[in-house]
Amino acid sequence: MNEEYAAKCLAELGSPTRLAVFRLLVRAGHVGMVVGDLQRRLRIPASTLSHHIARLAWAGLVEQRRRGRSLHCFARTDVMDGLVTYLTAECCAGFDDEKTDQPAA
Amino acid sequence: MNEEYAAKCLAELGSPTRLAVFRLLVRAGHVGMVVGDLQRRLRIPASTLSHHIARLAWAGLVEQRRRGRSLHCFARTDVMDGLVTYLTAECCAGFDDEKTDQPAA
DNA sequence: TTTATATTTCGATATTTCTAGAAATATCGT
DNA sequence: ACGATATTTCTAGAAATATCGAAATATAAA
Repeated sequence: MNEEYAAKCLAELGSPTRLAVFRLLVRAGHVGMVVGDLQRRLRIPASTLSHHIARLAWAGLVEQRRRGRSLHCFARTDVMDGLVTYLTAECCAGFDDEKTDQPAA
Repeated sequence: MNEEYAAKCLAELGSPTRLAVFRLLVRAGHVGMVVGDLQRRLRIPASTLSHHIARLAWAGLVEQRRRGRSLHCFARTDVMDGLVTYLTAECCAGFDDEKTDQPAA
């Protein structure tokens, strides 16, 4: 995970619809969900949903595998874990003055 | 932190420029950085930078306080912590089959 | 009170993104 | 081959966003 890729993932997750899709897929675990499931769940037109899933897949956050007529979608939780690790290391506290202050000066 | 606000924060952090601003501010801790510091560091026009800082502030991720002619900027690491906690709980593994599987079935 | 500094607001343009209907594609069952 | 199902691609208008120069604002210093 680097800054550029982190920004890409954040941007793709930063849409209410896409975040909802991703959450549903995370909860579905490695069983995944087919696009139609997601559509019935989210009540949005197929083309719109397809667009959002494509963006998540483009960012590497979602994987799709065709099985018969259906496309199974899975959340790449390993990528998400990498993102969270990156954010924790680079964007959370830890550069605070407790660290940089001279102790007992 | 709820889904809607999480999406907002993610969207605002999902710009390379804004993520860079936020990282710099995190590293600056509670000392913060003035806008001019950020500008010299990132080499982008003042108006563009101002726009991005305003968005981060609008999302609550950055706080600004005027001191004299300068505007000091601070990263709201507490908000960031909340976001990371949310992502960990809602978007990372944990709904996986290790959990839902029958143990020793 | 004039001048310098720091930053924002305005305005204009270029680009991206969102949304969703219509058409196309892929796969299956018959 | 045909019809049904599942999903994507195409297309386009509307809305949002990015960029940056110029002008405006706020504060301090001389």
